[in-house]
Amino acid sequence: MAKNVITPQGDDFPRWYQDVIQKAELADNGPVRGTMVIRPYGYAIWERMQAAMDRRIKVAGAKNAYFPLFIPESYLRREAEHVEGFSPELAVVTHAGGKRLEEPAVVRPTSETVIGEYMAKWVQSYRDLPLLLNQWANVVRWELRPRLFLRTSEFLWQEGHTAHATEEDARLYAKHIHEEVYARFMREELAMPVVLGRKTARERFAGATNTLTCEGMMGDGKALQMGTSHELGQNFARAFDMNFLTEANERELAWTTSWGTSTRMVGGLIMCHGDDAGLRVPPRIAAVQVLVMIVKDGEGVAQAARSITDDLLKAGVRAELDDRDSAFGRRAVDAELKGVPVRVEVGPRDLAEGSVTVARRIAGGKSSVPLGGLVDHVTQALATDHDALYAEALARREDRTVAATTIDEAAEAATTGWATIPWRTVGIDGEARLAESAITVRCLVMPDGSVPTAHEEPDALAVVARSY
RNA sequence: CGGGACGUGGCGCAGCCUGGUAGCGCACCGGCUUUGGGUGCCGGGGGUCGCCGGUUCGAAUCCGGCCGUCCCGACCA
Repeated sequence: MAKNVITPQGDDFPRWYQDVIQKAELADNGPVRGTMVIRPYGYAIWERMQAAMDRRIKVAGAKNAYFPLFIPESYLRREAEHVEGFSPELAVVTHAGGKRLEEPAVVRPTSETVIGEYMAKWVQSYRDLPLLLNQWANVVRWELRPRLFLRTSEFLWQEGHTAHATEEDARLYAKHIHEEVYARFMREELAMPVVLGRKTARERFAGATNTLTCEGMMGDGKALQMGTSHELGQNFARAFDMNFLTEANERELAWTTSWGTSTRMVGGLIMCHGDDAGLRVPPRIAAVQVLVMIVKDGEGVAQAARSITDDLLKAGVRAELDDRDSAFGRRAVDAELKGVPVRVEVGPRDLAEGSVTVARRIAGGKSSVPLGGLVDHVTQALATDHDALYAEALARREDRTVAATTIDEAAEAATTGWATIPWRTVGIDGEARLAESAITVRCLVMPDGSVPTAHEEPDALAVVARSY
């Protein structure tokens, strides 16, 4: 295994994170503070996330559209809480085409406002509802402390925006996205056992009446918000005059939702599954699931490697042939850093016995596999690896989550992991007190693990942690 | 924006204290050698020492200002 190639997690976790990003060729810092260049290998991971999410979003009934990057500054001001929440981090264009603009254009930090304006035009009748839209876009938020993938000035994301005839319908849709699109994607594709919960008023999205979240635990015990789904009540509908006529010919304001997931998920993936040898990419999201490598050249080895790769590709496995002309050890270390789940090592010795060596990045270890059974073996390995990653992440979360009964106990637990504590023990005051030590209430959950359906659930538990 | 650390070839660093015109490891290029876990040897290319100003015969080195990066917070997907 690779030694001394990257900083061990235990020595310095943030440094480890940056080393992985560099050595696995995921991203680079951009030239302007806080910006990010996503390199091909990192982008390939994002593209697969996008494709999987896009499929699920479409199944949920939303259609893709595209709205402009520039938003009139006045739009942002129409929703008081929204503008208050986003003002500090806006990038504003004041000059263009060589002259001062009459109205400054804000580079979108999120698109509720423009989309609200247009939805208001399109929605006239209850028959136009629900209106379910999604867009894939870049957004800009001038964050104070950027970190590659986790918080960059510009990031890529998906933002869904919907309008409904009733509060109930909007609520159910936000919940559906949260549970059936986001959580299932994270569990089934990213192998991340996210906790689903409801944000406290303090942590809620600016302008929302309710925010649902998916929280993941990273390798250092900190939490990462992987995606959120908001009920916006009638706040934006009111601000943009989005009204419609009901069946009874009465004018009513629509109820809206918005929901988003971003390139931050790539950072979450790294910190959830990575280890001291580098990245470990869950098989279903891996752009390269199997790397076929020539371990030592010889009679017929290259042809065998090529045909093994082709067989895997034909069987629907995302395989790639590594025919680079560098030492085997180096290529093996590269594959480990990049977290390719399975390596098939082909050499004269194995071929003489009609077999190849299969090296597993996730479970670890190597085994000799007869050529005839390779495709089945690999397919099986990939399925097992997904489950193993999920189980490992879940075990860590459970090990590092303490059931606390006092705020001090919870704060103590949050230095190495998470704590759950009855929300009535914490309350708004306790939440503020924890915040002084950089500990936040990540979300509220019910004792049975379900998501609270109201803000004043007397039995709700607060999940508290440090977070990214 | 506060507190701390740091800016020297692509990456990681030494040199700075005690000024004299830049060096090491890795990476890169060429050759031979090796390819079953970062091969070995030989040769080679690449840096206005973050920027601006000051002191000095002379500044990577001393002084001032600015900019940037990283870590810990505040803000946040």
